[in-house]
Amino acid sequence: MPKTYQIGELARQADVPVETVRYYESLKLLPKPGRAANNYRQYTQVHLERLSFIRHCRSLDMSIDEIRQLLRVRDRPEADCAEVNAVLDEHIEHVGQKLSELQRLKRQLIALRERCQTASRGADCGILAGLAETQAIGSERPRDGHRKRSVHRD
Amino acid sequence: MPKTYQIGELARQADVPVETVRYYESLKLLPKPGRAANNYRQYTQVHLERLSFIRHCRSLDMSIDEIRQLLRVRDRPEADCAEVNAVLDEHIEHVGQKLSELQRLKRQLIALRERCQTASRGADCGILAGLAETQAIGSERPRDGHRKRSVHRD
DNA sequence: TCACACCCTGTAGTAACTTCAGGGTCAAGC
DNA sequence: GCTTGACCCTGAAGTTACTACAGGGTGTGA
Repeated sequence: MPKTYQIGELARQADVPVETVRYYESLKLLPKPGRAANNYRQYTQVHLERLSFIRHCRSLDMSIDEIRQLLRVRDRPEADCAEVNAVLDEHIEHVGQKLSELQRLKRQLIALRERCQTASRGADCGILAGLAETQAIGSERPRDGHRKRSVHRD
Repeated sequence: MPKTYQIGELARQADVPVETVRYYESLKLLPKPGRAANNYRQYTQVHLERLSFIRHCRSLDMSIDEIRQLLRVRDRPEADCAEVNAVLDEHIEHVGQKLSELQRLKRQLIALRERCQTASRGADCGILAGLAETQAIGSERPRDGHRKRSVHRD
């Protein structure tokens, strides 16, 4: 008999909260495990590996939908992995975009911060004045590239 | 009589969707405007300036709660603006943290991507193999500093 | 009178979880 | 036998900052 795990042990091994495991099951990322006589979930090594895979992808900030695509390839090993490359390339680009957005943002914030070095009266605060100016300081508005679509539950 | 705006015009001037204006009202970021005989909202220049302030803060990726703090200072101009500085400093640090997290992330993704340059069979794909490894590649897990608390609606 | 653009309220959906309420199960200790 | 505590269960609601939608009213030009 292969070793089985209760949800708590599985969760510890994969370093995930227990609720998240159940959540992934509801999203069908994890297959429904067997149940013991007391209705507790019974997981196997296969579940643990799949869960680790998912968490690793999440730690790389992939969306659930991206992970779904990777799992699909993973589930039929004969298929070629061009799709994997595509997912990853796209994801790398998203991250790159976000990165430059954040860099711009930080420059703006620092410029703003320099307008009030002393704790002066609010009325004279250069920061509040700067924020009130209708023109944004370094300007353009990017706001949220990389939106994703619905995550269906049962 | 000072000029008044309907919600649509206010929204155009501040470059915000109309729904967002109503949403801000529900959060009490914007005071309730007067109403015309037909029950349409009637905004003034004061509303426009406050809305622009809010949008500018949002374009700097501040949270609603952070903006609330800034508005509080803005609403009593006699108060000193040390709080403004604090909010901004903290925000700058959050952004800086997120930035280095993303940089680390991108490095990891690129390293991963190099494991499969050719469209090989999924079974041999270095990327899938890499993602299956329990040890994260560059590792540590940061995941979400900078969490914020509830935004109360009416 | 019609189309059409605008306005209203209230509710639900988005991403990826987390938290909570209200239970059942099981082993150890008294 | 009973309690305590750690574990498990389900289902629903909360988190952030909106966005979208349903189902209506208002105002203006042709």
